Amino acid sequence: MTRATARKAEAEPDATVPRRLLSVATKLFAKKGFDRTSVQEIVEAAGVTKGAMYHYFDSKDDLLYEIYGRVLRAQTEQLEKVAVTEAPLRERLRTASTDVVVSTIANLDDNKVFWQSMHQLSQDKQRTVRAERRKYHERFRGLIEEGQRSGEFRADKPADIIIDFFFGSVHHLGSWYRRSGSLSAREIGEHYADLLLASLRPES
Amino acid sequence: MTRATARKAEAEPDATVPRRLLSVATKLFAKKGFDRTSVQEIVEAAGVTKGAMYHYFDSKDDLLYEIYGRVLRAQTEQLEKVAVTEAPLRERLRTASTDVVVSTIANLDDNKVFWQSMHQLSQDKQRTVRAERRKYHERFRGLIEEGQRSGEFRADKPADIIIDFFFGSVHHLGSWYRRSGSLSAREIGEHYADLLLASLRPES
DNA sequence: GTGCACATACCGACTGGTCGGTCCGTTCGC
DNA sequence: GCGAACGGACCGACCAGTCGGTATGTGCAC
Repeated sequence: MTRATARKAEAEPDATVPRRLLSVATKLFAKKGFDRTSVQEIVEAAGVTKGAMYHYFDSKDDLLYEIYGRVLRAQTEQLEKVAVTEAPLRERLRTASTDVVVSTIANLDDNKVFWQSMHQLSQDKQRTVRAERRKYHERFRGLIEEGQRSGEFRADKPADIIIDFFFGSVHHLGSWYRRSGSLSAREIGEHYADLLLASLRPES
Repeated sequence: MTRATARKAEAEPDATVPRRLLSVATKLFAKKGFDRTSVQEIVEAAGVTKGAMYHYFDSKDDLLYEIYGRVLRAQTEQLEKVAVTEAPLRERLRTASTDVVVSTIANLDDNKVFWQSMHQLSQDKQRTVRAERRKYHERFRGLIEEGQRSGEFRADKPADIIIDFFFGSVHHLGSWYRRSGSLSAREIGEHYADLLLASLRPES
């Protein structure tokens, strides 16, 4: 990639061939699943040929792996930004959980692919992805544990369970959310954050 | 199937060929995914040949469809049993939600297959499965709406959202639960039920 | 009680088609 | 003129489903 194309790529995400490949692959994987999408379909949709694809990516697997990387980097970055602010814990958690819902819906295809096709990745790459995801969860869990120590949140439930409970809901958005629904992404995010915080209230 | 084998089949689930096929197929689909599992592998694991499989099932698709049917029938039946008892609403909901977690974990492979391979089904069969699942959710939602009308549960959140929130968590159990973990299925079920009920408490 | 008609329960070689990946060729910017 | 960025024909592997066959009952006529 030359300087010029690199600069252009930042402004227009689909301007370069590798980005366009990633973009159409995500759409196709989300719609038909990884195994049902042939490399031929991907390159045709991107307006190139196999030669181009295998020039930029090692394998079909590699394409999937890059999609995962993109999702994880974006979410981790976003969480980090919120977690370190000076806002009260409750507010930080509320913002973080609303945000993760909103960004999950904004990148619904990436997320569908993530949970539908994760197990098609090679063992090696799967391990890497899982490790990254775990790091993200641990960062999030830190917020909850902080509140449990301070007494703001109920401490009779392991933070792990809370995390799995909440992120289960978030990760399943892809299987039912439709843009045509009556609620906006932000509204759903706020509902979800409310439900999380309500379930964390100490028992009276 | 003769009388004798039919009787035996009730006691020993894997005694007949079709049941054994369903059983090994579930395991293989859960481990490797639908598309990555060849019919040849399935029949070899079941100790029969393709001829046998295509004698009992119309297609590979059909095998998957039967797995879904089994899961849905079991869960609907269980919910119905709890929903109609005379116990207080709060208890009925608690039991129903604990139960669904416990039975999801007890049949973890079925559930993994359900969410990983659902979209590999033919459009037609997918519609049928989704309709059945919707009916189940609606029955469950009925319980929540009942509590919202009576004032037992908070009414400022749509029951739909609560359902999607809770079942998202339940359906994602398959992606993280390991039998080797420190919590039993029942303990997790009780935690989940607690969290659901806590998030439903009216705001004080 | 024995032979016949028919059905159920399988077996396994084979086919038509698909797909990931390779490899050699070509174009073009610098 | 050289390397990066592609094009596209081709290969070997694999796979769902088919189909003609066999073997083991099961009911029934006589």
